[in-house]
Amino acid sequence: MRGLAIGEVGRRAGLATSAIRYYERAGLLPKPARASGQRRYEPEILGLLEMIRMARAAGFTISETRIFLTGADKPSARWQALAQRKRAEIDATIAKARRMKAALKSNFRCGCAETDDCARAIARKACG
Amino acid sequence: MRGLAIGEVGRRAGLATSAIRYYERAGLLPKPARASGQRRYEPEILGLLEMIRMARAAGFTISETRIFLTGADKPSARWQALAQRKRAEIDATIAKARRMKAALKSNFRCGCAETDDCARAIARKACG
DNA sequence: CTACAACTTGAAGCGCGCTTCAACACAAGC
DNA sequence: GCTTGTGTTGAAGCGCGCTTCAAGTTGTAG
Repeated sequence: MRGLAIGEVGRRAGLATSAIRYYERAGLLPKPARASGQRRYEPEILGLLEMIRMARAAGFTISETRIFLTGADKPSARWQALAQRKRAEIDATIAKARRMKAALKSNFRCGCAETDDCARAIARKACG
Repeated sequence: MRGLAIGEVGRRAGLATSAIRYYERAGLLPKPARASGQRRYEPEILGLLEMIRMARAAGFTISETRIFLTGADKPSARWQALAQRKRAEIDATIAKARRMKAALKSNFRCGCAETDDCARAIARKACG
């Protein structure tokens, strides 16, 4: 069999075949060669899928990933803008996560007197 | 007018009225008093909505928020478990965000020779 | 009284990133 | 040849957290 079948690619990349087809439709993957109608991939596809995996894990949407892939080796203005925006988003995410931790640690304490005049008393009524 | 109408609550809490009704249906808010069929809220609802906002911002799902609200003042085992799990998730989120930043900073450099044997060359073909 | 804003409901829609389904074709092993 | 596995397609479904819609009721200002 010339080239890898989609199932094999999926196994190696840790992806469902449906996700691979989805990426192809979304324009993240090149149209592969076909043998009797079936996709046949070169092993290089695995590197590309790994890049996609990284971009997705980095919080890129599918269309951002597309921009990212097309421009990664020759950074364009478009690419630079994307990267900068993403850096800012990531910083915001980290800051938010820190705030969450602080809130969780303090049990979301409010300063109100014991129980009944507190929002929590209302919450109990809501959920109870 | 006795009590706050839903629109006023929405304005003060910075929420759409549809979201408030959604929270009520989801069991996060108590069923409010009614005047001629219309919801009338006590000002205390704003404190509760603020707690919900914090929990949501902290990455709690709606049903987690429900657990959180009902148990926040008397931490139960269920609540403790939720808090612990969330702390772990938050740590993972932060770690991932750091990795993203590193990846972005390095432009996702791969080590391959100039261009054509690289996944990026394939990516260009895909998106080109 | 007349407008018009704000409220009510249940049901449906949305965006994202896939997954699942139906219905079929082909491949590989016995 | 037959079975079983793997592939193909387009369309539909899912989960989440709301939002939007339709069609009606109520509140308020002039």
